[in-house]
Amino acid sequence: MPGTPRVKAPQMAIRRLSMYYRTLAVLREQGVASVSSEHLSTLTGSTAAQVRRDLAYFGSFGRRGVGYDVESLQSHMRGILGIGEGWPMALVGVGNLGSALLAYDGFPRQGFRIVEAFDSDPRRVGTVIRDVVVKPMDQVRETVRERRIAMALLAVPAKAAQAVTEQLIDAGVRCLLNFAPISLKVPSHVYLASVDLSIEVEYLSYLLRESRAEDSASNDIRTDVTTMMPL
Amino acid sequence: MPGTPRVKAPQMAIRRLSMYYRTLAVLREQGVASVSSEHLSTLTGSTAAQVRRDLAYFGSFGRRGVGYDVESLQSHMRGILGIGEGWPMALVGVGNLGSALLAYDGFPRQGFRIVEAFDSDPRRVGTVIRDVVVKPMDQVRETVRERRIAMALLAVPAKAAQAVTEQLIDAGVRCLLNFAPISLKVPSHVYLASVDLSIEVEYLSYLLRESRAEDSASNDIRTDVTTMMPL
DNA sequence: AGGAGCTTGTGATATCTTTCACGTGGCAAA
DNA sequence: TTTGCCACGTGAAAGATATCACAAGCTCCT
Ligand SMILES: NC(=O)c1ccc[n+]([C@@H]2O[C@H](COP(=O)([O-])OP(=O)(O)OC[C@H]3O[C@@H](n4cnc5c(N)ncnc54)[C@H](O)[C@@H]3O)[C@@H](O)[C@H]2O)c1
Ligand SMILES: NC(=O)c1ccc[n+]([C@@H]2O[C@H](COP(=O)([O-])OP(=O)(O)OC[C@H]3O[C@@H](n4cnc5c(N)ncnc54)[C@H](O)[C@@H]3O)[C@@H](O)[C@H]2O)c1
Repeated sequence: MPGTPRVKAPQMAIRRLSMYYRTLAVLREQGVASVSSEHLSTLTGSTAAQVRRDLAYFGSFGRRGVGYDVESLQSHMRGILGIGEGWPMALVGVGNLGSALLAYDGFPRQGFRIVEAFDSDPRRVGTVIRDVVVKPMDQVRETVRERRIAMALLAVPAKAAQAVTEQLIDAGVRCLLNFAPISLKVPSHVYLASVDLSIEVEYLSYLLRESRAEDSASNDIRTDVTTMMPL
Repeated sequence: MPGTPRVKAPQMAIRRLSMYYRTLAVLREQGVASVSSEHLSTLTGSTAAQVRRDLAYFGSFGRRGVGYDVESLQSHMRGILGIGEGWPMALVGVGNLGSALLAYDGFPRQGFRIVEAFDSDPRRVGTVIRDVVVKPMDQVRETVRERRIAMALLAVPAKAAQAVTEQLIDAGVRCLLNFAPISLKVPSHVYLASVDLSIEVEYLSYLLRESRAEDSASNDIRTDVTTMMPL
């Protein structure tokens, strides 16, 4: 590794790394050998300075006056993000969303595979989707331990989410990706990310609302919208 | 209107409002009439100061020495977020994920309904899911305009996403929630949010990797990480 | 070899966000 | 009414993140 991180990388920087990685994969397919921070930034909707800073958190991967070697940079990103190590994942809750996740080919393409699926509904248990047999919940503990599964996807109803989370953590899971619209409590050695559609939709709704309020600001009594910035 | 915003609310503050809103709904169901910032913060995994500041971006909704009236605060949040106005939404791409989204009862419960669905595959067109008939793509423009649909969910393959986005914007859509793993380009009057599972999973993978690499002192007090990519 | 032209990596700076800490207003009980 | 406690709202401080701007390093051309 060319360099060592001096300071902790911001969360968002790490997330942007994923974008860079994916963009690099596309560039490589297109036969592009070298890319500048400027170029990468336009492709990912970032800025050149941001790209350079983000990468600099992890080392110096480029060559001055030249840019970044696509293949080598992609390989570094892969290493940092842990892509391609074939992390096995477990899925709990094989309903509408869970079934879609099982069928999703984006995971295997990035080197993450759902290798086990669980559901509490006896009618779901035993069904097979994409070579994965749905197992009953009482096999979570044994299966997760045996296969050393560190990552789990949670697609159960919000009411069941906290209890299932605790089962999974007890079984040894270290990372959880939660889809239920609820704020899960996990111990500090467990990493949690959430995909919450309500938040996304309501955020858009807020922006839309606000933009319309501003449009009609001429008629509005509200005069202080644009007023002050601190200092 | 108890107050007017002095400064622009941070994106994350707005997203946290969604959490507060949902928590308030639960409290109300439980018959709780009043809540303090301290209480709300423990329920949402935030801090008391954060809760107060977030709310203060939009006005003063509480009573000193008492706390916030659950019903009234929820109602304010609803207004700010535009919940319950029955925003009609369009869905494009009725595949694995799109079908799950159509069946998702979380949207209607928050006052957002998918009222139209489109797909380019003739075999999908005409099928009915939850009272919604899947229409062909050449009806996007007319339908979206006629029904004044401002918000759309994008569940098509990444390759098709940019083109479909442009069709939707042309038809008058102002807000897009994208599920394809790609960085979409939209004009500045259009709002875009993305749910990108690769980013989530790779972020978790990074954290796991890092925690193992420097298995020594990592005192991360993580509670919850909810997605956000700025446009 | 030297210079022109380019792009990185990074101090310094600006901006944004969170946290602290306390004045203020409010309630209840004596 | 007065006393004591409580919890909000908010300036100010601290902390985190993004942007600027430029020295340093690389390639190519003459
Ligand atoms: N459907 C969507 O598009 C969508 C989108 C975003 C979020 N979500 C969220 O994802 C979760 C699942 O949604 P869905 O639409 O697939 O619901 P669903 O009802 O179709 O599926 C839930 C599945 O979880 C199983 N389950 C219930 N309790 C369980 C338990 N204690 N242990 C194990 N399995 C259990 C059920 O048997 C069912 O198969 C919900 O929290 C929902 O809010 C769904
Ligand atoms: N399946 C999942 O769980 C999942 C999870 C996260 C993200 N995604 C993303 O969501 C998108 C859809 O995934 P999926 O699994 O549902 O795929 P899918 O192939 O099952 O569905 C895609 C649908 O889009 C339609 N389509 C293709 N091109 C179109 C076009 N130009 N216009 C309109 N419709 C078109 C197809 O006919 C198909 O019905 C993909 O970008 C995928 O990466 C999927």
